[in-house]
Amino acid sequence: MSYLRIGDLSKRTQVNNETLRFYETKGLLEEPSRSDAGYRLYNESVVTRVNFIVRAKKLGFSLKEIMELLSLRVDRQDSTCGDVKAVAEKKLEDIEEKIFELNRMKTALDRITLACCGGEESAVHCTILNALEV
Amino acid sequence: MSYLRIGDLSKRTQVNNETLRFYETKGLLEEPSRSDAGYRLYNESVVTRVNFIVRAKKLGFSLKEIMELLSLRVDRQDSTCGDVKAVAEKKLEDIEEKIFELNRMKTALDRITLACCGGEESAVHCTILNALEV
DNA sequence: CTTGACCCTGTAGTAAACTTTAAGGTTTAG
DNA sequence: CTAAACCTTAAAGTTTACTACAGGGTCAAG
Repeated sequence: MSYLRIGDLSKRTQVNNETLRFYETKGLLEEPSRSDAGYRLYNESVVTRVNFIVRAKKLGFSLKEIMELLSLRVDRQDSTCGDVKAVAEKKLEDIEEKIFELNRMKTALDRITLACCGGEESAVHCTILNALEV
Repeated sequence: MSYLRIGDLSKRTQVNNETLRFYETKGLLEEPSRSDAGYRLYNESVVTRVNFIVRAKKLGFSLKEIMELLSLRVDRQDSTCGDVKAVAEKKLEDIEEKIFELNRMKTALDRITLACCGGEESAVHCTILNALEV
């Protein structure tokens, strides 16, 4: 099990060095161990963590919210199972709302691609807003 | 059918005046008609448009992407049905990927709230990353 | 006929999330 | 052993998306 240097982690995750260091200052990534020369040495598990951050960002979560998601854990001294459950359930609500809205949008886009491209005179109604309203 | 002034639109959508004017400069909202005094006069349909912008933003779409979604329409001179279909299908892919990722995250959170809070010794594994990996 | 709640434009300021630059030290391939 | 390709920190700059401010005009109620 060899360590990854920041450049290796960057290549593996497609997130650049500066951004990785930036995430460290923001607390999204733990401070890794260092080589004698002071180089950051990451272990494999950080790849998963960085990939999670990237995916969550694409879903519209802010770095602060991602922090909250990442720090959801039952094994910390300062949080009980109940605390974790409460936070997780709040996040679940957010996620379910996002899924609901995305499905609405998906339906609208489906309508545009499938229905609106049929006739000639119906084309005037073919905007995402019109498709959403139905 | 009376017109809405910017303050009315702001109250209806919970988006403040400055932001509405900002969206106008960015092309997300069309330039509305004006009163003799130069006040913006919106019609009802703008409410839907603003609400769409707000929802799309929560889903992680940038203003530029929202522009693309809003300008998807078959009735413009410069776009054919095929163009619209191509753009809509690209957006559909984005949306389906988002839904997929959200479902993954939802499953992970469900695991945290339901499974992990059972026993005592299993608690060390109860992070979102561990829950996602399974 | 004035006071307060609106509206206007233009410009400047802010916060989040990077991204670049400067000025250096380290590692590795030839 | 040296040159390219790494790495370090600290600080400044950029982009996106607002948000506030300055300095003014409009309008309806009392």
